[in-house]
Amino acid sequence: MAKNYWLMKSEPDECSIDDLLAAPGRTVPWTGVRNYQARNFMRDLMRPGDGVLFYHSSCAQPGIAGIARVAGRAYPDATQFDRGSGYFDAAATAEKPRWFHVDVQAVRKIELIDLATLRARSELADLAVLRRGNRLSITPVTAAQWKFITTVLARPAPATERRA
DNA sequence: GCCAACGTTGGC
DNA sequence: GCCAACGTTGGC
Repeated sequence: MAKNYWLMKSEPDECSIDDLLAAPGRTVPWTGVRNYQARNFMRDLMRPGDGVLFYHSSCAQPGIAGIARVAGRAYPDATQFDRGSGYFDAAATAEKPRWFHVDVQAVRKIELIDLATLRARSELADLAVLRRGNRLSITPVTAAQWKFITTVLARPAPATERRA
């Protein structure tokens, strides 16, 4: 089966590309998704090795901050069973879990590709994350969009991080 | 803080 | 099953 490509939003306050790179195995479980469309992408369509554009959202500098990959098939999200968690879901049971997620592994950090840069390229006119009012935290990326972003726009991140 | 978009909820 | 109200997202 051909590889699929995705854009996954993360708030850098929660998990930035630096956090992902620093995580054990450069991998984090993508817990806490509580949107059916995003869940279905992870549960039904994501395969190990799928490409991920790691996007920083709800922050001073939104944009694509790194390249990652899907590390494995989806499995039930443990936070749905945890009464102490903000992601607890009383309707979910171990027999019938409602929420699933994959693990995401960092590949490399890149120089931030900001929204103005993305919007300026006609090749990305249909990129889902650029659509007005887009709120979906996981969106599909076409092979052509992936190739353009990773080979034309992506630049290696500077070795040292400048603090704003 | 504003506001557009849109998913979810709940009364009927 | 309709649909208005509400809540959340997220760029600006």
